[in-house]
Amino acid sequence: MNTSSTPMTIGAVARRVGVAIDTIRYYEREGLLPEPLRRASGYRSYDEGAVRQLRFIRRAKDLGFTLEEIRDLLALSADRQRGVKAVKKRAEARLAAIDERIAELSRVRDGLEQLIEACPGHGSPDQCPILKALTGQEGDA
Amino acid sequence: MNTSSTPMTIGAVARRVGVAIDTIRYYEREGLLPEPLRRASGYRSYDEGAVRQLRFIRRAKDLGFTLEEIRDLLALSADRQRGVKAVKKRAEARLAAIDERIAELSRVRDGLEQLIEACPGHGSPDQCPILKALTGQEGDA
DNA sequence: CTTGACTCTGGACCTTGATCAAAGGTCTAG
DNA sequence: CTAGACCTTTGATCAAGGTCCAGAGTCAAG
Repeated sequence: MNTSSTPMTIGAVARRVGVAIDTIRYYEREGLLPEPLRRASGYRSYDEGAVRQLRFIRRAKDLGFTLEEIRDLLALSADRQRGVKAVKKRAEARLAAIDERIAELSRVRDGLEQLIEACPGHGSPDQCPILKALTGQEGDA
Repeated sequence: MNTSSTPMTIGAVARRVGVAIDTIRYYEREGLLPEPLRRASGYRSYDEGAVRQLRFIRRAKDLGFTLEEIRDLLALSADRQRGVKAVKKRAEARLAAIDERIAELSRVRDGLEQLIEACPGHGSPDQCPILKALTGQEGDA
């Protein structure tokens, strides 16, 4: 583990994380990334920590967290001074939120699976439970 | 066919289905609803079929289909015989996507839970595994 | 030094899925 | 007939999450 922060330009960070330069600046504006150091020229200068944080944001986003939620998640680390207790509580709240999201998705999932299982995959549309369920199955057409 | 379509105004349809009038017109513009008949005055005139189709759209949306996917589904269901098979395939793809998302969320959930369990809830921030993971000190969230 | 790639700021613009507003026409009950 | 609800259109606006551009400065290689 090399913790030495070789400074990088925004473009280098973008390539490493696989995100657009504009997106990095956008995250900075939105408070998801801290303002980086600047070279004398004004160029942003990033280190490994920025890469890690950006990857964290991306992973969280891919999991369906909104940027606002991610900002909140990141704020946990800024809470260092306010104590481990608060951090743990917020993490627990986040866990509950994730559980809720999973439960909701599972409900949809099961409903959809039942429809698929009941569908022969051929024949008349009138026999397709997916279409019937979606159209409200009230008799007639 | 005695589905004697008692003609309805857009407002009546909106109330019955529980969507905004603007949303109905929006769906029409987007090709999700066929252009309805018009009265001499220009008022849109809907029948039960429109109510069913609108409900179809809403349910599909609740299942996580995008409006574009729904437009596609509607086109398929209109294509009688061939539609059933394709509809089932679409539904299966949707199910797979949902399963993937649930799996991802579950992984994160378990990771977060482990962090919470490992956190004493007090003491030095340096001992808090949650903070360590979020700041990317070494871990992975 | 020159060139070409890179970065800066700021602001305009995009997509999705709506939602609202303005200005006016229509419909229905009393 | 008239009020008030309802409908029409066009076009603007919203929120999220970016994406792109112009014009200008910077950097590294040759």
